[in-house]
Parts: sequence; C-alpha cells; structure tokens
Amino acid sequence: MDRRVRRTRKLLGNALLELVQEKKFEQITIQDITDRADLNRATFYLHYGSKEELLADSLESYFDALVEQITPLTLEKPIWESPAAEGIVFAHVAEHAELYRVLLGKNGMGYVINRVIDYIAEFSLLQLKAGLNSIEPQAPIEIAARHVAGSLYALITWWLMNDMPYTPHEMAEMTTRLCVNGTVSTPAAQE
Amino acid sequence: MDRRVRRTRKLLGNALLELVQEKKFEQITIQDITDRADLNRATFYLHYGSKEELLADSLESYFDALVEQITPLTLEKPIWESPAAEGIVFAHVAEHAELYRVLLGKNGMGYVINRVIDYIAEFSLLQLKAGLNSIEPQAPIEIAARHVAGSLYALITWWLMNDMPYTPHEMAEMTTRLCVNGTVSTPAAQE
DNA sequence: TAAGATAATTGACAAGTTGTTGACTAACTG
DNA sequence: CAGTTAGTCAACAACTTGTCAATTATCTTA
Repeated sequence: MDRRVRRTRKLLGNALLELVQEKKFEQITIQDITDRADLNRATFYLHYGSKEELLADSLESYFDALVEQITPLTLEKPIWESPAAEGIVFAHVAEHAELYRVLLGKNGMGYVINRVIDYIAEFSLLQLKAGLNSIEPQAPIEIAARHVAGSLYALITWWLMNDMPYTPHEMAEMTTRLCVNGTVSTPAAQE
Repeated sequence: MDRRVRRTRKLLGNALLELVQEKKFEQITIQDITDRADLNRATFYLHYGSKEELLADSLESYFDALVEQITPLTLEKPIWESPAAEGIVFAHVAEHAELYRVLLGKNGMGYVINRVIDYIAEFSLLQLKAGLNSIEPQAPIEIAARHVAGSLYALITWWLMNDMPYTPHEMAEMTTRLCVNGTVSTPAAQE
C-alpha cells in the first residue's frame, strides 16, 4: 500500500479519535477531521465514505493488539480456571480509559458497543469449543458465549463509569467468579 | 399539561419511531419528522432540542409499561427461582422486534443500549437487595446486578439478530440458568 | 534517477440542513 | 368571554455535504 495512503489514513484516524473525546460524534464534521489532520476535505472522500467507516477502520488496531496479547495465555490454561486473560482486558481498557469512556459510555456508539460484544463472544466461543470435553455448558454454546460477552461488557462499562474503583485484577476475578459460579450461591438448597 | 402539547409530542414521537425503522437515525432530519407528524418544522424546536432528546422521551412509555407488568410477579417469587419475569421481557421484545432491532442492533444507538442495561441493572439490584438473607452474591451487589443486566442484554440482542430461533420462554429459562448456575458445569472437579 | 502512475490540493458548485425570527392564526383554560 | 399559550408560515444566514476538473506533489519501479 502506497506510503501516502497509509500516512493519510493514520492522520485521519488519529484526528477522529482525538475529536471523539472533545465533542459528540454526531456533531463532528468531515471538515473538523480534515482540519485536525491537516488535510484537504476532498481527500477524506478518497478514502472513506463516512465518519463511521473511518472509526470502524481505526478501532481495528486497538482490538487486534489486545487479542494478540491474550491468545498465548489461553493456550496454557482455559479461561474459566484463571482470570489472567480478563485481567489483560481490564488493563487495556484502563490504558485507553478516556477513549472507551466516550465510545462505550452514556452516549456511546451502538456500532462500537456491539462490535466489542461480538468480539468477546467470538473469543469465548472458541474457548468453550476447545474445552467441550471437560465442561458442560448450561446452554447452547453460542448463547453461553454471548452471556459471557454481555457480562464482561457490562462490568467494563460499570467500572469505567464509576472511576475504576477496583484494580484490573480484582475486576477480572469478579468477572470470572460471576461467570463460572453464577451470580449468587444459595446456602440453603432451593426447593 | 396542555392537551395540544400532549398531542404534538405524541405525534412527533410516533413519527420518529416510524422513521427509525425506515432509515438510519443519523440521516433522519427534523424536516422528515415534522413532515411525517404533519406539523411545522418550527414546532419541533418548541419542544425538543434534538432528535436524540425526542427519542429518549418517546421510549419511556415502552419501558414503563414493561416494568409495571413485571413488578407484581417478583413479589411472589424471587427472580432467581423462576424465569417468569424474564419471559415477559422476551415477549415484550418480540412484540416490538422491528423497533428494538434498529435501536439495539448493528448500528444501534449507544444511548438506548446503555439505558436498557441501566434499567435492568437497577431492577436486578432491587431483587438482590430484597433477597440478601437467603442468598450470597458472588460479588458486590452493584456488580452482580450489572452482570445480570449485561447477560440479559446480550441474549436479547443475540436472539433478535438471529431471527428469534427460540420461544421467549426458552430464552428466559436459559438466561436464568446461565445467571444462576454459571456458564458451565464441570463434571470432573477442576485440576 | 527519470518516467509514469497515483495521491493530494485547491476552489468552486448546487443542494440540503439547521436553528431562529416575527407576525400571524388557532386552540385551550378559567 | 378574555387572556394566555401553542402552532403556522415564510424567510434568513450560516453551515455541511458530496462531487468536480485542473493542478501540484509524491511515490514506485524499471
């Protein structure tokens, strides 16, 4: 790929990720983006059809970096026996807290939220498939994976929006416990 | 409140909820909304400052109706002993499937998604608090509630986006099982 | 390194959206 | 019925959008 193209796209992506933390996504104009990136407005249209498209493209790198970090860990120990992988996820979120607060928070972007959940669900699905001989899911594995993804997403956003009152490690442990043991334990058996 | 005001806001709300199912939210203009509602464009600005504000207002009625339906049930039996309440939620979603598919789906709206999760989490929190003498949560109850909310949200969207391949009752049962028992059971003790 | 290809710039365009205004008419409330 | 408030209408400037053709700058590779 032409060096100029790489350069331009990176400039556009960084500009958007900056702007997204300053004002609402809807009221960021193409002009804003190209101004920030020091490019001509027409140039934007040579690469992307919309802000949404640009954002989607820019987020790939974040997610990919994260998955690369996690994958080796899961080969050692399945995810339901150790919260190590979740720990990395929470640490990653903390590192980019301002950005994720905007993308996932109050007036977050549906596109990003669903993409995050999909990502996690896909990952969980692989984990569950790999462990099928030693565990027995409580529902079809697509659904079980989705359950884990929703939980992790919800805990991440809760943590972010409440100023991260626990360490990434603590959050990872709670997430794992809730997903593996269930939400509550009933000391007295239920009928 | 003035009868004319009620009338106008209802017209605007219905117009938007219709339009939202026809085209992307971002490319719905104020003109579109007032055209559909048979009102003057200037009238819109007498009531709302933006489409987002209008949407938020319009969704209240949906959620409120739902909570009213559920509340009596939870007084009979705690939510972790019966999937009845969840069943009603899934049935409600099915009834308004086209709308929720747009609001929560692929390019859904972050605002709505987070509002839904918050709603569920608040509700779960009340349930957990009420049952504290007979159960022992696996994490601080705010977090446990959030875990349940995330799971339910994720299962709802999975179900919607996959053309609802199970009955509301089946989905409710799976949700409850996953949340109460955990994602997997391990026939052989771990390690 | 020179030639040809491709990217980016520039200024300009029509079309459409936004938010607000002031003067008007219609509808509601007590 | 009188006074208040809501909605209508037409018009406004300011801004955004997507696209264009002509020009310049920068890359690639032979």
